[in-house]
Order: sequence, then structure tokens, then C-alpha cells
Amino acid sequence: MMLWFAAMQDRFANANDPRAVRSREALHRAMRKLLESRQPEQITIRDIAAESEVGYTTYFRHYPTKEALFEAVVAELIASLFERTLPMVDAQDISSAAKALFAYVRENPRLWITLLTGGAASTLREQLLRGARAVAGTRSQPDAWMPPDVGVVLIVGGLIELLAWWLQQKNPLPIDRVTDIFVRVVVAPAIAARDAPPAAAELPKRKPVRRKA
Amino acid sequence: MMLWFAAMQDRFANANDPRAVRSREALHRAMRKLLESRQPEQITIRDIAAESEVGYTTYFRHYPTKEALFEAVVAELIASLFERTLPMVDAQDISSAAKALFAYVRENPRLWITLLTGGAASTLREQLLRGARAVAGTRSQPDAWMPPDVGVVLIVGGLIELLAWWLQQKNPLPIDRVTDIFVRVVVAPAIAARDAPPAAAELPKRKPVRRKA
DNA sequence: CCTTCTATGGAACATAGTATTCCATAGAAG
DNA sequence: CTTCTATGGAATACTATGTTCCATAGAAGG
Repeated sequence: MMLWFAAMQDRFANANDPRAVRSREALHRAMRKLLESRQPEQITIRDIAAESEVGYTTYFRHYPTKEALFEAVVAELIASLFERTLPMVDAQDISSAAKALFAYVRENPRLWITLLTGGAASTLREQLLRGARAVAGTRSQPDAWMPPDVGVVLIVGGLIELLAWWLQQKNPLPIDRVTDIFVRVVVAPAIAARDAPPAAAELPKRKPVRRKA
Repeated sequence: MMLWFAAMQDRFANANDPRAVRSREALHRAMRKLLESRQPEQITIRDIAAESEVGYTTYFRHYPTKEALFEAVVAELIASLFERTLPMVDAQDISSAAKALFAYVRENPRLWITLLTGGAASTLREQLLRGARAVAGTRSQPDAWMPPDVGVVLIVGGLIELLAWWLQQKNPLPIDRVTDIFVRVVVAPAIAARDAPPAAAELPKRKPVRRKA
């Protein structure tokens, strides 16, 4: 008989109740499904309720806002992304990690295009960055030529840009090719610059462009 | 007497009427001001009307939605950004162009932090990318090792990441330092990869990390 | 000046989406 | 079989967007 403080019991659902678990899973599934067709700001809570076949009022017993559910879904996706790549990152095999990552997002291109572009990208970026920082273990070296955190920021940013570009191609490059681009053009320069100031590499000069004023 | 089709005249204001010009400028000024304190989705049209001292209904005679004004303001800022940097880009002096760019955004850090982060960043990115593509004159070379468009995407993306990071520091690096990072870690690798496939640069190996399962 | 045109501001109104309250029901658990 | 509580639905409130109508004031031309 746990009726002692029944007042607050009505506000949020118990996370372990099988009914609540079902509702939650249905909400997550619905959000992922809807994200395949549009950006989160174009999705209403009523859409989610309808798609999940969960009552509109029930939604608020699980998440206070639309953003809360969206962030939870993104967190799950990021977690499973790290699950698949962390072992290889820890083994210093960046190339394999990148390949696994590109293969993973290609399993649901429409979902990931939504997450990687538009307003959703800032949430994804934030969570990816948090995870990447934890992995990199940003030790502060403010005296380094390039602050180490910048490396993480540039790698995560470059990854997002490259993924979004790649998924949107009509004839996407093979995974090995795009992985090569990522490792050589994004990761390697950032790592190299973190470890030691690069020589003053000259940019290739071409003939100046004449442009109308 | 141009009263022939007076019916449609009520919908939108004439762009050349001095009163309309004043209203428009007030709206742009207000939007820029408000963007210094919050993201566009946190700004209501009533906020803009109040800040600009333009009537709420009048707003809609100039822009159909909040996004339309926001995009127009971003377009203006991007245009003035290109004005200040294009000459140096055309002269192949990327370093000076970057310096001018970093100096420009530092004139109003709060505005640019808003534009470079959160949901606003996707609009900024889109417009910057459009401009950069026009400058780069993306000639399609689908057989190149790295498609040229990827270079533009990575450079613009890296620029946005780096600017956002830089502006948010409590003690920002000097402009010359951050410019160096941009040119050497972002621009040079992208240009080099576009011109010729880079050698299979080895990533520096470190001792593998032990992590709890 | 005087007249005409039209941008403006405000009131009233319609709509959509979020969020809460109350209640009856049905499923979970002992 | 009984108790607890998650659910779904109706009613309600609120906020923001967007439109319509009208009176006013500023611009422009004679």
C-alpha cells in the first residue's frame, strides 16, 4: 500500500511499469519513423501520438516537451553509434571505426539526413561532441599551438558535414572512398596539428581571378 | 491614377516607399539586436514589432513569416562578409581573407555566436555554402579522388565550427593564431586533396586505450 | 495648398499547437 | 479478488501566427 503520497503519482509514469515501457518504446519508434520524413520542428506532438497510437495526454506523462523526446531518441542513436565504433577507436584503428560508422548511418539514410541537416543537426552535433570529448579525454593544454579541444571540434564537425554530403548524393561514393577522405582530409590534419605545429604549408597558388566590382 | 488594380495593393508594401524603407530597416535592426540575446526560434514576431516600434500587422506587409526576415538579415550579413573578403580571395591570399573574416565577426560576437550555433547555424551554413560555391565555381569532376564540392563543404563547415569555438572562448586566441589554424588545418588539406590524392598518411599510433566494457 | 494614393497601426477574429485538469477504464501485481 | 496506477479522452487555458477591416497620417504630384 504505497498510497502515502498519491498526489505526485499522477504527474509522471513509473519508468518500470510494463505499460509505461510499451508507451515509451512506441513514442521512440514513432519519433524515429517521423524523422525519416521531416525535421523535428515540422512534427507535432499530435503527430507523434497518432503514429505511436499513444494518447495525446499520455505523451506528457513521459516527456514534458517535444524536444525532450527528440533528444532522448538522438541520445539512443548516438549511444548505439558509439557501441559500434568505440572498440576500434580504442584500438587506434580510426579507419575501421570510420567505416563502421559510415556503414551504420547508411542503414537508414533518410533518418540520418534529417539528423545531420537543418535544425536537428545542432542537437546531434552537441551530443556527438559530448561523446567525442569524453573519448578524447580533453586534457587542457592551453599552451599548445592548437588547443586540443579544437581538434575534437573540427573532427566532429567535419564528420557531420561529410556524412550529410555523402548521404545526399544520388550515386554515393563507396564506403572505403568516403572513409579515406574523412581520415586523410579531416582526421589526420587535426591530429597532426594537435601533436605538433605544422610547417607553414604554402597553399598552391593559381592565377588570380578577375571579378566584376 | 494607378487605382486600376487596387485590390492587391493592400497585401504587400511597395519596396521603394520611404515609409516602407524605414519600416524594413527598423525590422532588420530589431532582428539583429534580438539575435544578440537569443536564437530566432525564441524570438516572436511580437518581440520584433515591439523592438522595431513597427505595428504587429505591418510586419506581415513586409515578411510573410519570421523565417523570411531572419533569412533576409542573414543574407545581408553574408553579403557584407563577402564584400570584405572577396578581393583577397580573388588575389589568392586566403590568409588575409580569413583574417578579415575573423576580425569582422569579432565586431559583434554575441550576434555571431547565435548565428553560428543552435538552429540558426543551418541557415547560415546554407547561405555561406551557396556563396562559397559561387566563388569556387564548382566545376564537376566526378572522377577526381575527392569530388571538388566536398572541399567547399569541408572548408565552410570547418570555418563555422572554428568561428563558433573561437567566439565562445573566455580568452580568445589572437586573430593571427586562429587564422593559422583555419588555413593550415582546414583549408590547406582540403585544397591539397582536391588537387591530388594525398599519400596514405599514417595516423600517429599511440598506445591503445583500455576501456571498461 | 489640395488631392490622391498607400503604408501604417490597431481592434477583432480565426486557427494551430502546447499544456493541464478531471474522470472513467483497463491492465499489472500481489 | 483487490489495489494501484497508466492510459485515453473531454474540456479548458494559453500562446503565437496570420488575416480582415478600418481610420489615420505621410508621400507625391498637380
